[in-house]
Amino acid sequence: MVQTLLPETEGPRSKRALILAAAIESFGKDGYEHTKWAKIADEVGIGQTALYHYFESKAHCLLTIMSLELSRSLERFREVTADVTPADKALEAAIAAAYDVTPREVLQMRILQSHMDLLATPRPSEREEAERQRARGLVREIEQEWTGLLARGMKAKDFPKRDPHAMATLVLALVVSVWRWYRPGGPMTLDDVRELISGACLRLVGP
Amino acid sequence: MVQTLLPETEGPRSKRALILAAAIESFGKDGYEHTKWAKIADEVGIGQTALYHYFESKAHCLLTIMSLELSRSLERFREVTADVTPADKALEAAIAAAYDVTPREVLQMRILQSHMDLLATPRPSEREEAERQRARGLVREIEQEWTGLLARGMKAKDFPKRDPHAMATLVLALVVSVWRWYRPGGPMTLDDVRELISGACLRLVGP
DNA sequence: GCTTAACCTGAAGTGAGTTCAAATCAGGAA
DNA sequence: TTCCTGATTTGAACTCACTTCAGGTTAAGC
Repeated sequence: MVQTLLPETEGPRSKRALILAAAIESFGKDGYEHTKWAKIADEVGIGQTALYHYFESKAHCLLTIMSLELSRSLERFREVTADVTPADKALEAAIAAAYDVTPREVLQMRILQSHMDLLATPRPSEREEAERQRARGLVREIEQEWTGLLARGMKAKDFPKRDPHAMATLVLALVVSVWRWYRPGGPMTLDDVRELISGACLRLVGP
Repeated sequence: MVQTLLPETEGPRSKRALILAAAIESFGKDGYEHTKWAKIADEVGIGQTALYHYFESKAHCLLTIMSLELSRSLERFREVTADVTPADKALEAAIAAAYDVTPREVLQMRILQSHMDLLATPRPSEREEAERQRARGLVREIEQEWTGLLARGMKAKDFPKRDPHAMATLVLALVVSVWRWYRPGGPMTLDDVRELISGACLRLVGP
């Protein structure tokens, strides 16, 4: 549950993973602006100031969460689409993977979705800016992956020929738009969502 | 230029419209969190405190901008789709209207898009909460309009029969997703956008 | 010209996020 | 064991936007 949040070299008594877990929970459920940074410290059982040992700022923590989820999504996309043909099968696999997520990952996608615009403008401090650039790079890579998938499909005549980058933008928009309204326990299950979006995207890129 | 921002009964020396104009400019270009409330006061040529004569808070101003744009969008949708048949023509008209906007309205759409999640949670003060409810109501009305359009189209066999509400959500997601990346003077014109999204939506709701 | 409400202001208050200087703790070297 | 070092933590103080307060100015309309 917590191990997945251990990214680099961590001391054995590091609370970094706990902080990330608590932050994902609060940022995702109550919203980033609405959650007090001090509350995260309370939940982890440390003073507010100790947070700054792990993250340069509240925003830096947010950016880290975003990078983490982008990285995971990219890797998963590559796993499930590698060597899959025809392209419509690969597209379906990518979409299925997008909705094959844990409750925590749902929260992370919601956080990501809600704060994409943060990636547009430079950050004041060096560490934050570095994390922003990392996230931007991952976004670009993900866009390239979807574009590549569609381009391959067009070349192989699985899809009609159109601007693959524009189409990737639209497909991606549809796929991520879900996180705006999806709620666990709501009227639609993730499987319903997969079916809905899968059909929609195939029609979108189809004839 | 400014008259369109005069909503209700305004004294002749009211600076409300000027404040809204300056806020739309800054919130849209620099982002809401990133723009200092005091800077708006400077630009309008009043002290910071005078802002509170017109808006209860920075957030109240933001909510007002959102309601204003939602209201405009809804009215415009109704204008251009009234009595238009067949449904695919009405759909095209609605999409064309969505991208027939002034530069200021582009900014307002960007603001709206970036802060939709603000409408999800209650506001602390009464006036803010009232504005939030107004915005929520308008969102619901807009969703109902698109749903209605699609439902009519399905009934008339212009579109294949599917869940009209789900399809409306997807079409709307596609239409508004544009404001995340569209920039005036960028590689695509609004006319290019209209064509791209129009085609995409027709395929989405089609067979 | 006077009244009244609209409009405006400087000074002070608030609260979340952040910085600082210093203390504690745990694991490895001597 | 004892000492050393870096990781971890802390309380107190600071900053900066946003906001409130208590009262002053202005102009529209009678």
